[in-house]
Amino acid sequence: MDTAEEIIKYFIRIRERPNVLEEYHKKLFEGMRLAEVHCIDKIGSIEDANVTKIATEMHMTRGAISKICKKLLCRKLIDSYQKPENNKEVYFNLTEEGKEIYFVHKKYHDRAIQSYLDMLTAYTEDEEKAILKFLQAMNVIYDKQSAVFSQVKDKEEV
Amino acid sequence: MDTAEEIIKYFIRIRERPNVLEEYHKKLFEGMRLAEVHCIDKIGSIEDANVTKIATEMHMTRGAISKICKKLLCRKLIDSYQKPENNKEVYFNLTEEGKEIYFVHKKYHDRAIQSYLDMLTAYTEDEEKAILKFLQAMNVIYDKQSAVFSQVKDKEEV
DNA sequence: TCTACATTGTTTCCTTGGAAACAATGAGAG
DNA sequence: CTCTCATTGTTTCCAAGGAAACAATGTAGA
Repeated sequence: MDTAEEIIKYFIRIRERPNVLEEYHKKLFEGMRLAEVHCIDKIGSIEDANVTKIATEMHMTRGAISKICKKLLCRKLIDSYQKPENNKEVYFNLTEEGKEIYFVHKKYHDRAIQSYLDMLTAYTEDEEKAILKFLQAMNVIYDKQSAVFSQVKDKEEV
Repeated sequence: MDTAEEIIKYFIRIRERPNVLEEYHKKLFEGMRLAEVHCIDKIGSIEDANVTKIATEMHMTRGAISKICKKLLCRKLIDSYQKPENNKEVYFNLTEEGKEIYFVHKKYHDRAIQSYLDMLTAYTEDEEKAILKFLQAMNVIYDKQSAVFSQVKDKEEV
């Protein structure tokens, strides 16, 4: 197996790895579902977060996010508010309790990012450039595949 | 943002991308769920595939795979068989109809792999080595996180 | 050999999340 | 201004899959 083939092999392995890790600790820590913590994270970081924006960022449907936010509201982890000039859109804020979870999550997240950065110090600038170029290229390929998929879907809907 | 940080950004983006693509065409083509096609692929490629082996490879529970195989058996896409020396384990084979799906899937899969390989021809051998080293290192980090997660889980079960 | 334990596959119960229909509101064209 | 269409958020319905209990079988140690 040459280097290119091995790259593909490891790349696919990474894609296939379940999400179980990285953030899952917090599910255990606070008895919350991964998606709920993730949602809190988005509400904490997006300006005037609403259902639609969160759904887009989390690659989930508005329906799913709507349900999660409802749950978070019940548990008083978030608050909702509206703007005087718009009666349709509903925005979310973290409550004090929500912020606690936000920061615990952030701590773990930052720690994970740092471990990646530490690992990357072993590479030269040229190597880093190559890695980055590769990752960007893979994203472009996925975008293209996504576009093809959308076309197929559109045809079906006709 | 320096190169290392950008690498992490794109890496996370790739991890977060939904699976929607790459194989999803076939769901449309043959009216089958992604996991079902994936399962057929494993049965076609694993020697004496059984529920446990498939579950491990697909990062799913035995229960889930058991149900999928039951469905595939009903639809006559796979056959089951046993060995004389073991009354417990049940193995699966593809039927002729199952093999058709297997090869259609394989065609798309190989085409995707080829597009990755084509993209990689633009890199020097040294660059490829760096990319590979990075992907392997990321896998190691994930393994470590996995191990930590298992420990936490074990503690809970006590 | 017999007994405890491990492993396999299955089933039941439950939660998550998608699809899609819906109501409410906003925006834009005439 | 009004009508149409787009957008937002919600809800209902349903399927997929995990957790866990279970039965059946295999295995290893006394």
